Amino acid sequence: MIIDPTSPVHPYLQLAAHLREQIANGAYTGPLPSYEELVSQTGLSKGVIQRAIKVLVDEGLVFTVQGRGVFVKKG
Amino acid sequence: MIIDPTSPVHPYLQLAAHLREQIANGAYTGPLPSYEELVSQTGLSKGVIQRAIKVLVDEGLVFTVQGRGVFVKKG
DNA sequence: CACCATTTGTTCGTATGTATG
DNA sequence: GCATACATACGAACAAATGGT
Repeated sequence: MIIDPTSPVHPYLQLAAHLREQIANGAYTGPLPSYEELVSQTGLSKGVIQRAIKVLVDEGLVFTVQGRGVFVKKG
Repeated sequence: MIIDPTSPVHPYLQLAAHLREQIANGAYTGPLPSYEELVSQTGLSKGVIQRAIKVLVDEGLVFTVQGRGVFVKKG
């Protein structure tokens, strides 16, 4: 259960935190799960997925490539 | 500064008036600025942007197309 | 080259909860 | 109580880029 609907923390922040942790653990060798996969895994809408990803992009943790996916920045 | 927060006129009506004027001046060859752009330009929330646009729609000045934008009616 | 599936990007439509005057 | 406004979320449609067939 990635998202806790009973938590006072907004879902997009919960997801961002989850992905941040997965990245820190080196869970992603390739691209992150696609928006559609994350929609399925979390039950959230695409807009919220995108919003969570944007948080990580703004943090400089990942970058996105249209038509490819979301990738972890190296370095 | 599109919106004057010190004005007694409601923000959504200020924005509607502003857009009406821009349209009258032929400022928009293509679609109007997107909701997101208007959020940035005005500091208002999306709901208020939408409300201002709805005023113009009800006036028959513009029409909206989901996924495309807001367009000025010709004629 | 054309076509298609996948994936991210953009945009409007609607609903809900909270806060303020 | 009500109207206004803000923030979040979900839904739908359209667009663009990529990669494979």
